[in-house]
Amino acid sequence: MGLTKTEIFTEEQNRLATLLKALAHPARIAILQRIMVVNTCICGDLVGELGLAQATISQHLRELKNVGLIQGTIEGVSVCYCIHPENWKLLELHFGEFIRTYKGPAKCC
Amino acid sequence: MGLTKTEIFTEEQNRLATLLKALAHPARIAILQRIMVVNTCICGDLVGELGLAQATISQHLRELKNVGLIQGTIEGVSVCYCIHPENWKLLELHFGEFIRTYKGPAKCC
DNA sequence: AATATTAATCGTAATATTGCAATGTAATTA
DNA sequence: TAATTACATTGCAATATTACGATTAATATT
Repeated sequence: MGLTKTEIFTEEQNRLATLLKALAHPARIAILQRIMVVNTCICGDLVGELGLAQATISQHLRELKNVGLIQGTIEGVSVCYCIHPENWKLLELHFGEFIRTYKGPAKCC
Repeated sequence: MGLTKTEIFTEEQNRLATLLKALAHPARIAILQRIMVVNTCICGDLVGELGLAQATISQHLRELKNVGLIQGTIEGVSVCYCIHPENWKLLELHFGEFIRTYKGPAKCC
């Protein structure tokens, strides 16, 4: 196999898993951190910052864009990427709900 | 290739990515939600709840245990799984720091 | 002791991911 | 118009993931 059985899970579970999967790579974490720090949107300097090839960075950016975590605007020759405000907030909300479902250790284990 | 270049990223980036990867599957989200709700630790009823084979559930549990998000205690024939309190809190903390690095839309894009 | 129950592990098939060189595309500059 | 710049896309090769049947290991029950 190798194919996730998405049909047996809820929309919310699948959506959260998809977003977390997009975050689940150190390069994409690094890319997002850089985008957040360099508030004025960055473009190609990521290739210089991280030690990955241009094609690889481009692929990671596409993945982040596909799930809606970032957005890109064409600025002449270069492309300006930045966080997608609404989706970012939604992720913060839903992940927060998920992780705070845990109310401390129960009487077991 | 197919091999993440972990050596070019920081400890924190790699650790967060590893934890998020463990969460980045609907089955594992569902498993964790169930463990959190059924506060008294559950064991094999996961196989009945989710529509996945026993071997598959067992594999997902191992992944969650490997990254330290859950812990398992042998209770006679069955095994009792529950959230790993400290690591769960650490994830909440570090993810929170990460996602709250974003301070709203800047003047660009 | 024989059998049943619970869960881990192994082996395998199908598919996905990671990374890069090479190439393509579109806007900019010379 | 030709060359350049900035990214995207394509096409691999290497490796990882997902799922499950079959088997194994360990404890419980009869």
